[in-house]
Amino acid sequence: MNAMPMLAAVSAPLQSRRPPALVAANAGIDIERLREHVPVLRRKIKAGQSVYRAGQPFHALYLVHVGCFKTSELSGDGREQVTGFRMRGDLIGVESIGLAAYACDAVALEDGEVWELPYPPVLRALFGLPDMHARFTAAMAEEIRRDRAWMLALGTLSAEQRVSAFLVDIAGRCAALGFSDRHFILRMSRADMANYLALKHETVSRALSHLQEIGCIAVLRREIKMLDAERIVAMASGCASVH
Amino acid sequence: MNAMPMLAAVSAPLQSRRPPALVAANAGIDIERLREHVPVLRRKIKAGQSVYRAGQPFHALYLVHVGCFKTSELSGDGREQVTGFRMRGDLIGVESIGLAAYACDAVALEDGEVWELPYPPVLRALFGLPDMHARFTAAMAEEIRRDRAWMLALGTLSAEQRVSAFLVDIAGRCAALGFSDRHFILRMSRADMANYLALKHETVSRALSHLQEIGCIAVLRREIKMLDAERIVAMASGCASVH
DNA sequence: AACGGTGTGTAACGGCGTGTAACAGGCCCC
DNA sequence: GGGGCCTGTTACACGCCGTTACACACCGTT
Repeated sequence: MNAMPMLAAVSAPLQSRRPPALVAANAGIDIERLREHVPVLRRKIKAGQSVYRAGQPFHALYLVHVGCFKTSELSGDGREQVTGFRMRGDLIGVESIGLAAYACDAVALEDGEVWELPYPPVLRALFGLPDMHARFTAAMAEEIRRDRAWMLALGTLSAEQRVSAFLVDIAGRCAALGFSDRHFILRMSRADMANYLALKHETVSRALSHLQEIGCIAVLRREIKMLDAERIVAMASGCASVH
Repeated sequence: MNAMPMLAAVSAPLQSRRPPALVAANAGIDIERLREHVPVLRRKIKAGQSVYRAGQPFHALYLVHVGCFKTSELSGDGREQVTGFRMRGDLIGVESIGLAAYACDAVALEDGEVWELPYPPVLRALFGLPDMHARFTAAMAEEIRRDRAWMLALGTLSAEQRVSAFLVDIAGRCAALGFSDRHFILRMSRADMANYLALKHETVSRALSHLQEIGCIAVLRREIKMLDAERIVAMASGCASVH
């Protein structure tokens, strides 16, 4: 009942290839170029600590450099909704632009590092560089499209399909970062996944178990190995010819 | 079993107060000011017709002037997800910025009119005006926050709570437009509402019937009268002391 | 008036996902 | 090593909501 042997190769560090130059994943915002014009503070964040919290004065955007972070929306009465997981190259804080305070929480899932981009100087610098403003706008549009794609998945897919879609999404982002898209480590807990997918953590567990049972994936706690990626993609796309 | 008498007053047209100046609801984008600098085409749309469809070449943003529109995300295999309802002052098309083609559909729910803002000239004009670029960015951030708020509601609320939250949202937007927030007409079908809320139209029917049964609202087809707005807000906020 | 199509309301049934619980394993601290 | 805590897995009963079906109101057309 244990997938240990199948996952033996996964235990090795995933950083087999050198990560690509740090460019915001959402659009072609070249931070290296930006750094020539504005001061960029490197800030280390420990697992569980927050980059910012809802209600704190908004003063900077952050670019994820190392680690994985979750952003979560909070309601007045204690409800929480994870709105996304941010990895290397992702820009966080854009949702709070135009406000006096951050609108959501950003918490580190593991030890990591973000680059702090103080908002007024950075935005002015961005706007001064050719093309940068358009790229920044495009990055925000991409953020909207991400959310909309999530809505489509959440509104139309079943529990198991959502989990499949989530795995496909993570795999794609790992590939974009130069990692393997066939075996990777989920940086978030089952509870965080479940919250993001609008499910309960038991349901996520069951779905992963079932995907393993039918031979699509191999699971060992947070390690995932895609055995039949094609079928997972098919399931995530709604073509549920399951079992 | 019919709410007719309660809704007698609602039959009168809702345009009791003069609508406010047309300013994009999401941020302070002053279109009147913009019109002095760029050509704005007024385009009439009949009920059921689309402003744009996914896949068509992206060439313009649209500002809703009259009517109500729905935007919906489409998947390759026929799934559809309504991502929002757009009313007077709302800007649509921003999600497609940076793409060659529109990423979603925008369909009129009733006869209406949009102002077409050809993308390259308008954006350049926007960026030339002081503060406009920042406001435009803020409008996009607001769009992201709307989506995130929807995620929070969809991920954490039950069917009836979602319907309540939807009514509260619509009421708030009606109020912002100078209409009554106590009685209004839903411009969309039960099916569109249901899709937006990730429910089935029967469930929406049930929820509305129940809300009427417990005295929170009066319903006559698409006409809604808020009888106990406070309780509806409470339900929409998760404090479900229903029945 | 008769007709069909669309949108809506109601009811019964059943299934997916939830709630609850118990248990196993890993990790930290004592 | 032992205890406590957290995470993850599995089992089982329940309930919300989806599914299906049907009836009705409304509208334009014939």
